[in-house]
Amino acid sequence: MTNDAFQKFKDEVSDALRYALDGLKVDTPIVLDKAPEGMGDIAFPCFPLAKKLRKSPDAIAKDLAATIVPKGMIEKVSASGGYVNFHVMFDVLAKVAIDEALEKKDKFGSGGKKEAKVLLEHTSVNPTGPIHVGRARNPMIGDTLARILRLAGYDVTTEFYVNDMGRQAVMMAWGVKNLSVEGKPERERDDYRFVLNYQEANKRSEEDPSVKELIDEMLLKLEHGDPLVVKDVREACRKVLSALVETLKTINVKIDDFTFESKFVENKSVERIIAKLKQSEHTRESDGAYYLELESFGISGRETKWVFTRADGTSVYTTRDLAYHMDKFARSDVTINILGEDHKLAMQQLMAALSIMGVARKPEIIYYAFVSLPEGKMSTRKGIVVNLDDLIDEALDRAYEEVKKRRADLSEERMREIARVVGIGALRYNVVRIQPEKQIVFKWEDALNFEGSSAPFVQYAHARACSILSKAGEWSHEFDPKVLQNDYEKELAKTIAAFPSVIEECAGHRKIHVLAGYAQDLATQFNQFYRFVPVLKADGKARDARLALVEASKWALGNALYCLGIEAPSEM
RNA sequence: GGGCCCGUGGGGUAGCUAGGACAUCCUAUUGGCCUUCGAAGCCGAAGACCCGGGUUCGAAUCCCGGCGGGCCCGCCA
Repeated sequence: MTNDAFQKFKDEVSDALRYALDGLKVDTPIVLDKAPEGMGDIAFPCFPLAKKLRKSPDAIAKDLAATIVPKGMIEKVSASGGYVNFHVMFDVLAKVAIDEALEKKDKFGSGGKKEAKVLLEHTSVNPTGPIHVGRARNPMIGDTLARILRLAGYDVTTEFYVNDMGRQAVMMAWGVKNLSVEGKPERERDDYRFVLNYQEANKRSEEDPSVKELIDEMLLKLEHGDPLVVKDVREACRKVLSALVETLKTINVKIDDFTFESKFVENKSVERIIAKLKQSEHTRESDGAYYLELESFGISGRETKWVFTRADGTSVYTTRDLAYHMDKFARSDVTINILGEDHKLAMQQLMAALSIMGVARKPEIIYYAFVSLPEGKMSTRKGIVVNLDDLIDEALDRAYEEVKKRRADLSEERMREIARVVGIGALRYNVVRIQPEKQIVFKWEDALNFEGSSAPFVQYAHARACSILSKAGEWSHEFDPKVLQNDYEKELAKTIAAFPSVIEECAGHRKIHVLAGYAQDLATQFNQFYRFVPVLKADGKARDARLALVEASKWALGNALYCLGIEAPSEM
């Protein structure tokens, strides 16, 4: 089963505590803390027990510490300030973890195979123009989570839901067909070309009621499956979509499947859902439209009703999304959505509708706050945006300047390649390192940070490890962990040993920023080790053991970066 | 009018679900380290839990009330 050495240690500590607590005849959940530096590796706080046992926490800790006999991976048990502190048997931990890393290589960190099939929907931006940085958090979060879940052992499919049904898609298709736009697109690509038609169509429709009528008419035809209209809209969407895929590819995001919203109108599943909802006791009718009264479902505000079918019998966005969710449920065990916080209410309505229909499944949702500009919110329709492509270009340019400063010895081609890996890495890291729900204001200098808490910092540690290994020549993998004796070696080995647990935690809680923090810690540990502990100049057994530690570091760093969607160069 | 999210050193950020030992890390400021494996690095200094109550032996963490910022309340998507 698991070769996760750190987890094994934690399990042994829990077992020992459980046994000791049974002896004291108390039942309490075992919550383990990380011990402060120099106090051991894992701590058990005894404060909650004080009342039950009517003794001071410190006395309880001392009693427990005296009762527990160190064995297995527990080297020492001590009591201090109301905590029982457990020290890990370092030799065993280091040996198991490093062997595991050297053996599993780019699979190091992987957990046991999970049975659950995960369907992860992310990005799903309207295909009416280029991706702007306000929404760029979505693919980065989604892709990173997918990579983490895969390493953890889940079977994951990522999916982009294409909005080819709504007003905005029609608006664009109408603009593409009927307007010739003056002015050059920013880039020679369909997303940049068509967004001009889209913006112009919006403008005309606002100014001229007859244009609005034409678009309304087209929308109605689309909803009723008029083949010509369907073809025009879908074609325009597909073209923009394939341009978006190009952009996503440059930031190492690949999406497995694309599902078109129109599919659920075509295959009548939306119709069936509408029929079913109409039968609910929560349903009301108003001028031919039907809505659910959702006040009793905790929805509040000016309006607590949710219209699910219009007076003309057509569906609305969330109703079609409901059909899509039913489809996703049928294809997966766990469905996860990455969504902007503006979708919260719609999702609440969707969840309520699921309950009303008697569906037990619910999607898991990760909401992210918008990236805004110092001057305000971004908008494709209004053309107030920083496009992701521009951010990428800027990242590449700035990274190139940095590479040129340091590595003038390399060929032009090689410098460009390193600049790409470093620049894209910096972009992704800076988005993914912070909790999705925190709003961020876009600033160039923050988005393109190459020092400190950044991708290049972690990549640099990886490159250093590779550099040592390439100079090492022959060495024996049969190392003796006992020779790893100083604190730099020990702390580094312990951090490496924690990697599988970190992956498990990130996957289980769907928390990707924790991995970014771990990568930063690991790189710091490695850099300290690198500074203070000579590897190539060490002798015999120490050299072998340190080389093993360096190689294990390389895999842990590289795999952490891979999960973050960041490439790990061997030189930079 | 109502709902949800966020508020931690000058700036950014972790910790908050399961309250506990001197609150994490980065940046900017400041003082050091390239004659030993790559200075995109390392070592040191200074600096923070929005405000007010409450619960508790103990609150950044839980509860109530404010204040500030964001998102939302469409027969749009």
